[in-house]
Amino acid sequence: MGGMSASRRMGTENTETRQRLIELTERLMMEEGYAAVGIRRVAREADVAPALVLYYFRTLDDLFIAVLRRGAEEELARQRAIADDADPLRALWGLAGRRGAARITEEFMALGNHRKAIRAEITAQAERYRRAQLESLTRAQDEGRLDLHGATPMAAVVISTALSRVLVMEEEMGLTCGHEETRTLVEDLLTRMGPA
Amino acid sequence: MGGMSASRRMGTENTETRQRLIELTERLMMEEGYAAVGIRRVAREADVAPALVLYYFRTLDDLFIAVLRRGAEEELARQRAIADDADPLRALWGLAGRRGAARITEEFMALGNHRKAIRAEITAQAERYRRAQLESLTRAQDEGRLDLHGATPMAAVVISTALSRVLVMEEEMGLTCGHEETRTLVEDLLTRMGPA
DNA sequence: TTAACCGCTGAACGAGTGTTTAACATCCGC
DNA sequence: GCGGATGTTAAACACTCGTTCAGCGGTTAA
Repeated sequence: MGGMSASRRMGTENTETRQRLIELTERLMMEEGYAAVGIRRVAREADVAPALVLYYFRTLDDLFIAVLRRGAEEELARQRAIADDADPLRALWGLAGRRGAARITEEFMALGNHRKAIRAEITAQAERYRRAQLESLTRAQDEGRLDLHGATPMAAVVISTALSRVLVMEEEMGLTCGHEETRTLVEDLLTRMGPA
Repeated sequence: MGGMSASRRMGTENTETRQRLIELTERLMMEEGYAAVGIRRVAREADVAPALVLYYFRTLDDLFIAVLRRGAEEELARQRAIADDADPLRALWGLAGRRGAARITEEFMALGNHRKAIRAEITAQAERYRRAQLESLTRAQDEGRLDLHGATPMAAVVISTALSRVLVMEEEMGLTCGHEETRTLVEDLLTRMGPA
């Protein structure tokens, strides 16, 4: 055909198969790491020809980005919801500490470290998260459900998400040294900062 | 020879080449990630036959573990040294926040997530670190160079290393949202806990 | 001088990878 | 019933990878 040379026939957005491939890739990343994900591997797992994966995602990076975007929407909704929680900071701590979330975040960070297209997407999503979390805590503070004792809401966001994530990551590796003392301290802080 | 079947001829410990391969692998992990490391890739980089890498390291995992062990000794020495620092907690914060250290730790964690031989080695080393750090802070506390305001030294170790590491990792990705507020808060805490 | 050892290599095996191209099968609108 | 779009595939290209094995050239010790 006389069109642009960069065009190859591609699948539509909302196919069931396309969705299946995304979910399957996400699972694979969590269970075996991003290095285990490949066109052929995903295709084999989905019981489908390798070419079909490229039919829906043109390139491997596109597949990764699709996985990233899909998770981002759900996650953002969860983070907006904590604004209405009775104890928003504790809710935030809990959100960042889910195994699944921590695991896939770790994989994407490692992946992003040497694939700039993906890195850009990650930072963009992460900044959306952070803004939503900040807004949640700020509102909670205004409404008296949160007393940070002088710390800024932004610092609370960064510290609680970072720390919570590291703890579950370490625990999943079997490294629990010092966690008990840390969790005790955090629990104490959360209580002091929570609603009266 | 009538020996055990599992024996293959192998190189000695303290060769110059062996050392070169280890250093080169470490650099490769930091610059391109663990996924870029492979027998052939390392060999090509060192301008050496692939078989030679296996001559020194029998398997790829052995190579990774050699890299891990080499770095561990240096790192442990550094962590013991902070016991004599005038402001040990700030020194600990600085140690965990070196780009190189954070970067290679991240790669090893991702690697360890689905290679149990390596995971075991990582957790073993990490626990050695933590014990050394704990001892440093405890001594500093006894000698009045540190006032944790009721927090345990162990919690201080876990929190400061985890947080410092996450911050540099994020910054290296280009995600700096909220870091300024966080660093301000940490700086304030470090000052309040430091020597009088 | 001979024998053992040591650092190192070339070639090969079997399997994995991303990507392209042409084509088959099935549906839907006309 | 026909034409075109859509979902899907097999086959091939041109790599990469880990691992094994036999063997080279040089040093060292008997």
